[in-house]
Formats: sequence, C-alpha cells, structure tokens
Amino acid sequence: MMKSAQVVKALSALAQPTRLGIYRLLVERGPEGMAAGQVAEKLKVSPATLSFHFKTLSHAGLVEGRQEGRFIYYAANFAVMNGMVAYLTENCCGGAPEACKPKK
Amino acid sequence: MMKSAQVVKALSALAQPTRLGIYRLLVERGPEGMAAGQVAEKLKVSPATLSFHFKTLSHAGLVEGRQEGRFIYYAANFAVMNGMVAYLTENCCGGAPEACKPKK
DNA sequence: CTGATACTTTAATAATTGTTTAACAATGGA
DNA sequence: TCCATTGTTAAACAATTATTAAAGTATCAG
Repeated sequence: MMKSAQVVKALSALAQPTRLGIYRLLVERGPEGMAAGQVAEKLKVSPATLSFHFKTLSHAGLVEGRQEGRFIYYAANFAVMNGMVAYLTENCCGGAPEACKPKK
Repeated sequence: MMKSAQVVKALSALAQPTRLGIYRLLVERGPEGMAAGQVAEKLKVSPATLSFHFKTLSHAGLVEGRQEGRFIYYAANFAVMNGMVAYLTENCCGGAPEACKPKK
C-alpha cells in the first residue's frame, strides 16, 4: 500500500513535460533501461537539467539507475506506477466500479 | 488519445495533497458527486482554497461540476484518468508488457 | 599519469504555485 | 424584499520549482 505523500511525490515527478518524456521513454525501453546520455540526446536536454530530473524521478521511486562502467542506465520502476494508479482508483464508486473502468 | 500537455495538466492537478484528497473523495463517491460544501467540511479546507482547487481540477478535466439549486455538485471524470494512465503505459517494454503489469 | 568522456552538484535567477483575507455573485426561504 | 447560505474571484504574499552556467567527481583509454 502506498501512502498519500508518496503518491503526491510520484505525481509531481511526472507532472512536468521533460520528466514525463523521460519516463515514457524508459517505460517503452523496459527493464533494460537507457543510458543517461542517450536520453539526453534523444530528448535534447542538457546534462545538468537531465540529471536534475533523474534525481527527482528516482527520489519519487519511479526510476532506478545502475552504474555500468562510465554509463548510468536508468530504468522505470513499474511497481511504483502501478501503486500510484491503484491509490487513485481505490474504493472507486463506493465499491461498485462500473463507471470507473476504461471501456475496452 | 490524450496529448502530452493534457496529461501534464492532469498530473499537476493531482500532484498536490489537498487536490489528491478531493479527487479521491470524488472517485469514491462516483458519478453522483458531492456538494462543494460537503467536501470542504470533510477535508477541513476553506471555501476559497477549495474553490481554487476545484478550478484546477476541472480545468484539467478531472472533475465536473453541476449546479443544483444553491449547491454545486462535483464528480470525478473517469475517462480523463483512464486516458492519463493509458498514456503513461503506452508501448510499455517495447510491446512486450510482462514487466509492467501489476501482479495480482 | 594524462586527458577525454559521462554525469552530478552547487549557486543564482526566473517563473509557478498555494494560502489567506476580503469583497463579490447568485440562490432561495421568511 | 431582506437576509443568510453557497460558492467564486481578486490581490498579496510566501514557498516551491525549473533552468542555466560553472565547477566537481568518477571512469576508462592510451
């Protein structure tokens, strides 16, 4: 179970265009992740700015970095986002969640 | 399909403790919604502050208000949140989304 | 060891955001 | 009509956040 403050932190982290782009890129990439420099190049973000944003994302638990030689690979942490979504939809419609589900 | 800017707006709206509380309360309540005053009382928020937050939430499309006599009932708009979640998980793991799904 | 690469940290500035107080509509009962 | 109720708006202030530039750390190839 996630706590409110944790969820706010995760939402704040994603509520910024650059960070949302970073996160989506990492989601698409999957568990293998992507080196910081590749992300910088792909999204046209300066290293300092990117580093700042990675710090925000990883402090929120949404991404994790692992060092590999000179590179740092960042990967999305899916558990945290799933927890966030679960928190948002908790007790939906007083327990009768017909109205909440996405129509497929 | 939701656009990036729309998603950022929705995430920003939820990325604040008071608004997250408001939203969760409305999610729990379902389509019927809840009068602004009831929300204010339940969450111990001043009317002016609450009004400010409702504006932010409805501008993001996350809630909708309907006037009923002297009251305004606010209700969660589930389609927008579902769209937001879909945007976040799009193309997860390059199309092989084993790692992204919540374990049930 | 030296120099280049990969990334982070710090400090300064600019912009955004949240809260409060006070004043302002609009609705409806007496 | 009068007045209390319900909620919104505007202005001011404090706090948070994003970006840039410059300096700093760590790894590796030669």
